Amino acid sequence: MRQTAGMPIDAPRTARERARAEITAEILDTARIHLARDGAAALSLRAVARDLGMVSSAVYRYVPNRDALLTMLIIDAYDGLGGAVETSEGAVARTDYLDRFLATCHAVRTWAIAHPQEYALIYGSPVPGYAAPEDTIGPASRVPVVLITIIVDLQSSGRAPRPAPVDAGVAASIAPISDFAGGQVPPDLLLRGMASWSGLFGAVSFELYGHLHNVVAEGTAARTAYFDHQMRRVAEGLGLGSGTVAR
Amino acid sequence: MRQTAGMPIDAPRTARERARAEITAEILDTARIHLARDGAAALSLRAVARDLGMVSSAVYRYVPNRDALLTMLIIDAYDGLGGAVETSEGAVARTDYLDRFLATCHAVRTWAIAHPQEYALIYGSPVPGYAAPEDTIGPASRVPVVLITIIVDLQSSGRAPRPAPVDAGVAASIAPISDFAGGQVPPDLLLRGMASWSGLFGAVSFELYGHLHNVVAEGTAARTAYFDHQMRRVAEGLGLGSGTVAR
DNA sequence: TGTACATCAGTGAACGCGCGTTCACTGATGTAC
DNA sequence: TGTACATCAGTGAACGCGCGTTCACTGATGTAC
Repeated sequence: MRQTAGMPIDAPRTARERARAEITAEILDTARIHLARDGAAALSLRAVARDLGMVSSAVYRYVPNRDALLTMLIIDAYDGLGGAVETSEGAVARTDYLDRFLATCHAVRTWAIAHPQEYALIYGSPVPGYAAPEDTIGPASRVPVVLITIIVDLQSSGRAPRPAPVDAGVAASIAPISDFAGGQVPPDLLLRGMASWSGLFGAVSFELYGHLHNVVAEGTAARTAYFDHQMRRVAEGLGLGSGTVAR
Repeated sequence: MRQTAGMPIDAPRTARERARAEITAEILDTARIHLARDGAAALSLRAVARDLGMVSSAVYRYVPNRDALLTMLIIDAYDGLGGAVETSEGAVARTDYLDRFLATCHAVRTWAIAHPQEYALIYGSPVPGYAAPEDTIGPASRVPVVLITIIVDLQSSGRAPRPAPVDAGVAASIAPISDFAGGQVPPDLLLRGMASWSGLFGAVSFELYGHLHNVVAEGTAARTAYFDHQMRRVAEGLGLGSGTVAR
């Protein structure tokens, strides 16, 4: 988007191209700050322009419209979360499947707490009047890919529990993700992975959106202990547990 | 709010009072329609007034401001969901704990699919610039109360699995809900209940917000089969399962 | 039962705000010969 | 290397929109004597 079509991937050379890249980056940075402060619904091209000392119409040289800016921020958020998760999970020894899963969970939660509005942008209720384009699919799948990879690795290690048989209708319902996994992973494992996926995001969303108010004590320590416990329970359901959940 | 302070609870008697009650209801109904169509962020007092053939300032006779209208709609949504869940769950024989749980899950999902914007209003990302008052706490707890009651009933039936011991820090983290339950329910069971709660809403939110796109096949049959399977798995973790999850 | 006064519903104009987007224009930067 | 032309960044005004909320006012309904 910030490269002229047909250009090779190398850095911009002329002063104009350098300036264009820099200002585009500044617009994105400022938009990110506004998003973090006021949320996606309140994101305004005029306010971004104002902050950059530009006249509002000038940003149209860099961004076609508000929706495109939102799309950039969404991709940005998916990539930010995806990168954080991949780094955390990647630092764990490949055969410690439970720890890889827990690292993934905690990385998601930590990132979400640090970037609540960006989290809401990608995992909250859809922004009214905005339709996500296909460009977001790749970045959006980074976290699920990590989760599925843990399952697949566990399976190929031979240490996975025998996959349970699954009702044909249920197996058929997950055909899309089955195909994505190359048909190699038994449906039971995929279903476990997806259960962990929605359990993880359910827990994070509940905490972030205030539904633990009057339920779990406030404060980092209590909230982290609670979350860790619940994710260990989810791991049990994955066949990743090391005996009992309580520790 | 629609009763003069100090009035007894009986129905309005004078023509004025009857008219006031009716018009307040009409405003709420129209607001509900707008909410369902355009979402909470776009809810506008002017638009509601327009639809009712009133001048915009006239609604201020009935509703103090936009936030108050949102609060009414939030309470309304919690009550709508709570009522639907209580009805479904209440129709199941008291000792069929698994079926009571599954009825709860399916009732939540069915209601959410029928009322996506209302669901988003209460379980999606918070409406920007709106702070929920304390009035919503009661209606908001109807669903969790149903879930916890199933757990408590199961426990007192003697058919519950032996509650596992729970780390002291984790037990302390759920002090608020423990106190709410009168300290009678072992922490392990409360934690299981809450895991089911966030697992349930995680699954519904994922489906509603489009995160099953390219993952689970489109269509009611596939989606329902998938959801049912995953909720049975969650029930397993609750100690509610009847052996194996696959069916 | 009839009249005088108080209460309330609804009007219409206004204030002040912010938004996305377009368009004709100026002046600076880059390019081709 | 120097000049003529093309490209692009940024300006400023404007269009058209919608919003929440306030306020002085009219006219209808209810209440007290």
